[in-house]
Amino acid sequence: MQKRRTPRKRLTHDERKALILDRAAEYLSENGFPVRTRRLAAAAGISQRLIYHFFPNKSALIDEIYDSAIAGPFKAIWFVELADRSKPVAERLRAFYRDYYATLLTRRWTRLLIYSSFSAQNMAPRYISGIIHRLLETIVEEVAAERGVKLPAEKPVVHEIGWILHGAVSHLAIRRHLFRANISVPVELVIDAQIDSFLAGFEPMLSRLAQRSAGESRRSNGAQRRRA
Amino acid sequence: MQKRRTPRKRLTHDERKALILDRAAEYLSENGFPVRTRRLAAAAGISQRLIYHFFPNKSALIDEIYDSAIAGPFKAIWFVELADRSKPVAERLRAFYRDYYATLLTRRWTRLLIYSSFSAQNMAPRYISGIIHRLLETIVEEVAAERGVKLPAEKPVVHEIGWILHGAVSHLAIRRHLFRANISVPVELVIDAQIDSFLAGFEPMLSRLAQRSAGESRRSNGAQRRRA
DNA sequence: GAGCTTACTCGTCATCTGACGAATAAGGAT
DNA sequence: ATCCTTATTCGTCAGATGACGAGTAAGCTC
Repeated sequence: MQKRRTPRKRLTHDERKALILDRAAEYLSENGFPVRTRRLAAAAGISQRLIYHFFPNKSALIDEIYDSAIAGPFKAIWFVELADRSKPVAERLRAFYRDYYATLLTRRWTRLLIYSSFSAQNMAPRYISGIIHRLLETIVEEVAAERGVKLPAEKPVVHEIGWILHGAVSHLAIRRHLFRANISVPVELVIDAQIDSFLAGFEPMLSRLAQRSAGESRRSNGAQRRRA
Repeated sequence: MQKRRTPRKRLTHDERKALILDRAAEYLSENGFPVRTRRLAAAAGISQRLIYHFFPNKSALIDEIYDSAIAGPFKAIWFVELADRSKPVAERLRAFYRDYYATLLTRRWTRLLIYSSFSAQNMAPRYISGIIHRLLETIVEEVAAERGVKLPAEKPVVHEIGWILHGAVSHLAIRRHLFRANISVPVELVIDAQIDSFLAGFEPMLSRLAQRSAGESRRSNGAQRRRA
């Protein structure tokens, strides 16, 4: 016997790399903490050495996981559908957030994004400024357009309005996937309620935030200054 | 020369232990990932060996950090103040969430709680079922009492109502401390707007969720079953 | 079926990590 | 001053970790 190596299917470069990335993303999102190449390899069903055939080092692998697993699954159609004024905005929001929650706010995605926030390659700022801000603007503008109300000129104020709903939905995913909460109320119902609440509170919230549009910009508490 | 040891102030057992816990909590919340006892000791200004004089192993240290830094800072008075019906509930909510955000939703606390969610000793479930659920019930009941409306009998439904506001505020802290977002709108104003939105949407949301009180309990999507 | 590319594994190395035995000295008690 | 408790450090060890040189064979091409 001896010299018995583990038989392994031989895949093409791209197939194997994609497979490693997928298994590694799964492993990373579930286990987290010390990412050990040996365990990662075991989870991917390959030898540890093979990782270094595809990635120069561990950090490069993790970078690729983030790039493919975080920005990837966002659907561009969402922007189109949200801006389709042939339907009432309430209906568009319901359709969007159900899909967003089911498609994007998965266990893997949610955990990876937050996990990355503890590392040097924090993906959240990029994701937020690159995609979410535009999403929030779209949503808030669509509601305002249907109501015939005028929005504050400052983008940060518009974003905060959108965050009220988007933050509530996102936090629902965090509770479920990170805090491991059992959400016993059907999720669609919760999301609908969050949207109802957002829409009903739209004008009151707007007038509260409008008081600032005329006011000054500095009043922040504690450590936050700078930028807009 | 030689045998020159680093001069170090000699503290009492409890003083030193408290100091280590504090520095370690700071280190853990800022750095995260691989918690290395040597770096931790360096951050605390002590030798690595001394950690093992106070804690049997690394995991015991981390457990103590979580216990002291997460459950500790919650103020019991908050329950009393929130239930003080001599003031309008809107005012109570504003006072509470400003204090909650400033006192509890700090950088250290927020990051530690979420960090712990990736480890075996996930603190969030305990914190939520031990404290937050009671908090949510108080808040929702106070609003309902002032409005003279009746709440659904099921606790999970009441919790979801409370989470709409609590989740939005919590997510604000996550954005700030984890995603490193610059919140350029003054935080008090954002919180006020979130409260306005919540209060304005209270009844619509309630009637949306009430439709379930009579309905069935199973309709969940995907992986969630079990418990209530 | 011979040859060749390259996907894949074995074995190994320097370094780091958690843990701890043993020595040292600060500072209170007498 | 002397003693004694114990807070504190030094030095070290076994095991784990990231990285990679060198080899092996799967499966295409001709």
